[in-house]
Amino acid sequence: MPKVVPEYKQEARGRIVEAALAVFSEKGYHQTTMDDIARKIGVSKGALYLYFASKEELFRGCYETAPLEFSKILRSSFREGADPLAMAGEFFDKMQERFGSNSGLNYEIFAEASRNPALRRILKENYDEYTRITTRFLEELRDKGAIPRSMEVRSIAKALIALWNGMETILTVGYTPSDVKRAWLEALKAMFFQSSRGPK
Amino acid sequence: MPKVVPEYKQEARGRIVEAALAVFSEKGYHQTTMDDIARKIGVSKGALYLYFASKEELFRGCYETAPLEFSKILRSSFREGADPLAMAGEFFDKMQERFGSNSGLNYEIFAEASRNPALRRILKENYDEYTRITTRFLEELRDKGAIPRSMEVRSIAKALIALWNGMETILTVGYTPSDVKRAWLEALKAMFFQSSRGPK
Amino acid sequence: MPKVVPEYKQEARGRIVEAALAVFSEKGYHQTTMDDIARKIGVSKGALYLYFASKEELFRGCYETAPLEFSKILRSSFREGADPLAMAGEFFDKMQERFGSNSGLNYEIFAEASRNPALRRILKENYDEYTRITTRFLEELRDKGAIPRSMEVRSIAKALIALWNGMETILTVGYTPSDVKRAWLEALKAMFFQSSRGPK
Amino acid sequence: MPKVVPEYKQEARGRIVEAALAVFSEKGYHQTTMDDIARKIGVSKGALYLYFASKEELFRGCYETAPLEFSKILRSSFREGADPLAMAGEFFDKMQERFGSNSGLNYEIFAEASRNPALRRILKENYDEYTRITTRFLEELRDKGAIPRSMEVRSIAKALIALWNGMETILTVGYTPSDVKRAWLEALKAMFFQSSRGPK
DNA sequence: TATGAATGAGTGTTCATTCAT
DNA sequence: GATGAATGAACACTCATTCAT
Repeated sequence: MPKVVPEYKQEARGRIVEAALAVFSEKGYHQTTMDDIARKIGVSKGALYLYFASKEELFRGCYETAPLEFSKILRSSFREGADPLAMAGEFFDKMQERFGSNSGLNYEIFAEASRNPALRRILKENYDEYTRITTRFLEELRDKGAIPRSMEVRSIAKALIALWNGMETILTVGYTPSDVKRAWLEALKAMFFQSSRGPK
Repeated sequence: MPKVVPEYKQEARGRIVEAALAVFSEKGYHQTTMDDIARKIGVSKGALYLYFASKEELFRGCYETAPLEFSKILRSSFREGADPLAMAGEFFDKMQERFGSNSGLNYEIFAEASRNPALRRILKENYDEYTRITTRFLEELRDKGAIPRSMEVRSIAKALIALWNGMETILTVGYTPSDVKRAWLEALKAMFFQSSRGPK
Repeated sequence: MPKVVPEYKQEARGRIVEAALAVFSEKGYHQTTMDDIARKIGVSKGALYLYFASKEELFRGCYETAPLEFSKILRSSFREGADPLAMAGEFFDKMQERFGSNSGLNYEIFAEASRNPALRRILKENYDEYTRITTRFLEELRDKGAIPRSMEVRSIAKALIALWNGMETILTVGYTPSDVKRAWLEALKAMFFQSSRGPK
Repeated sequence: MPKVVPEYKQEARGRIVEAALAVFSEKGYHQTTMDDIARKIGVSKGALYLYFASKEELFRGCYETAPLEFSKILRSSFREGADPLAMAGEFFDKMQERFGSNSGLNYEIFAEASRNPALRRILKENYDEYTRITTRFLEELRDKGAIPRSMEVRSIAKALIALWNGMETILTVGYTPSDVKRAWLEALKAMFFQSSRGPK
C-alpha cells in the first residue's frame, strides 16, 4: 500500500463495490445494510462513506460496471467466422457463469428504473449499445448471406436482446439452465437457420 | 348474530389487494407503507391486519391474481384460425394496456423470487401453465402446416414466453412501445413466417 | 381519556412540549436526544413523531408559547396607577420565577435566529409586540406627567426591552439575582425618577 | 535539530482560532465540523489535534480572546473629557463593526455557560472587568459633577453592561442598527443627561 | 510536524405491528 | 369489525477522534 497512490481510492472503491454486489445480490438492496457490506470486507461502516456518499450511490456503483462486462462477453462470444449457434451457446454459458447469481439485483435495478428516469436513461444507453453491437453482427451475417436479406436487422437485434433478458427471467422462475439453453438455441435456430420453411 | 357474510371477507380482501396493487406498482414494495394502502381505500392501518397477517402476505395476495389474467389474455388473443401475426399484435396491445403500469412491481416479484423458493415455486407453476397454453397453440399451427414440422414446440414455447418477458424489459428501459412492438412482430415473423430462407 | 376528544392531540402536544422544554433547558438542544424527551414522559420515541415531524419542529413548538407568557407577565406586572418601581420589581421576580431556568434554551434560540431568517421574523414579531405594550405603558406615564414629556417613548421602550434582556445575560454569567435586581431598579430609577439632575 | 520556534506553536494556534472563530460564527458550534475549520486554513483535520485536544478546547480558545478586544474598545471609546454621548455612539459603531457578525457564536457561549460552571466563571471574570472599567468611568463623571451624586454607580455600571448586551439581542432579532443605536443613545440620555426631571 | 484513512459510538427518523377502546 | 395511538426495533448517516505512515 504505497503512500502516493491516487489509484488507491479506485482500488478501495472497487473492493467495496465487489462486496456490495455480492451482498445486494444475495439479500436484495433493501434487506442489505451498510453494516453488512462493511463487515463483508472487514471495515467499519464509516469507511464506506469515504468512498460513496450514500447507500444509493453505492448501489449505482454496482450497476455501472455490469454493462461493460456484458458488452465484453457479447463481443467476445460472437467472433467473426465461427458457427453462430455454437457462439450463442458459448455466450449463454459465459453469461450464466458471470451473472447467474446476480439476477435478483438485476430485477431491483429494473424496478428502480421503472420509477427513476435518471436510471432509466443510463440503462437505455447501455441497451442502445447492446443493440448496436448486435445489429452490426447481424449485418455481417446478412452481408455474408448467412441470414435472409429481408430481415429488419435493427428490430431483430432488439428482439434478441429482449429474448436474452427473457431467458434470464425464466431461469429465475425455476427452469433449469439446460432447458433454458435449449429454448435459447431453438429460438435462434428458428429465427435464422431453419432451412425448410412453412408450406407452399 | 348470524355471520351472514363469509364472502364479505373475500370482498374486503379484494378491495385491499386492488389498492395494494395500485400503490405497490406506483411506489414499489419497500417504498409503500401500510398506511399508504389503508389511506387509498379510506380505512385504518389496523384494518388491513384483519385480512392479511403482514405486509408480505398482502404482497403475496397481489401476485396471486395477475397470472390468471395473463392466461386469459393469452388465450383470448390467440384464437384458432385467425392470422397469427395479427393476433400477436393484439396480444401486445392488450398486455400493454392491462399491465403496462405494473412493470415495476413485476420486477420486484422476480427479485423476491430469486431469493424465495416458495415464491419461485408459485411462479414456476404459472409459467408452466403459460408454456402449456403456448405449446398447444403451436402444435395446432404445426399440425395445420402453418409452421415447420421440425420445430421443437416446447422449447419454442418457452422461448416465446421469454421473448415476451424480454419485451417488457426493453419497454422499461425506455424503448417506445411502437419500437418494441415492431421488434416483437419481426421476431415472430422471423421465427415462423419467413418464406425464403438463407442460401442452400 | 375519552375517545371523542380532538383536544387530546393538543393535550399530548402540550405534554411533549413541556417535557422538551425541560430537557432542552437542562441539556441544551443539541445534547438532548429525542429519547431523552420521550423517556421524560414515559413514552416511546416514536410517539413523539406522532405529534411533531422532527426534532426541530418540536424545538419550534417550545418557543412558540413562551412569548405569550412574557406578554402576560408584562401586562400583569404593570397595572395602571401602581408605583412603577414596585411594579418593575414584581416583574423581575415573576420573570425570574417563570423563566429563570430556561435561559440556556433562550440563547440557543437567539443563536439559531442569527442564522435563520424565518425564526428571526417570528422573534421580531414578538419583540414588536413587547415594544408596543411597553410603549403604551410609557405613554400613559408620560400623559400623567409621571415621566418627562421630552422622552422619545418608542426608543425608550426598545431600550427597556433590551435592558431586560441584558439583565438575563448578566444573571447567566453569574451575578446574583439580588445584585441584578438592584441594577435593574437603579437603572429604571435613573431613567425615569431621578428628581434632582446634574448640576446647573 | 534545534527547536527554534516555541512561538511557532502560538502562531499556529492563533491561525486556527481565527479560522475556527470565523466558521463557528457563520455556522454555529454544532454545525461546524473539525473538517470545516481545517479546510478553512488548508490543513488536515489531524493537524488541529496537534494544537487543541478537542473541539471543545478549540471552542474555548475562541472565547478567550474576545473579551480583551471588548475591553479595548470600551476603554478606547470612553476617553476622558470627550462628550459622553458622542463616545457612546462611537462605541456602538466600533462594537458593531467588530462583533456584528459574531453574535450567533456569542449566544452559544452563553448557552454553554448556563450549563457549564467553569465557563461561567470565566465569563464572570470578564464581566467583572467590564463592570470595573465602566464603574471607574462613571465615578469620574460623577466626580466632575456630570452625573448626579446620588447614583449608585456600581449598579448603574452593571445596568449599562446589561443594556449593551440587550442591544445586541434586539439587533439579532431584526431591529435595524440605526433604530437600535437611537434606543441606545436615548436610554443613556435618559439615565444621565435629562435636564428637566419628573413633574413639578 | 503533518496527513488522511479509518473508526465506531451516537442519533434522528421510519414503519410494520399491536392492542385498548 | 374497526380504529389509531403507541411501540420499538432497525438503519442510514455523521463526525470527533485516532494513528500508521
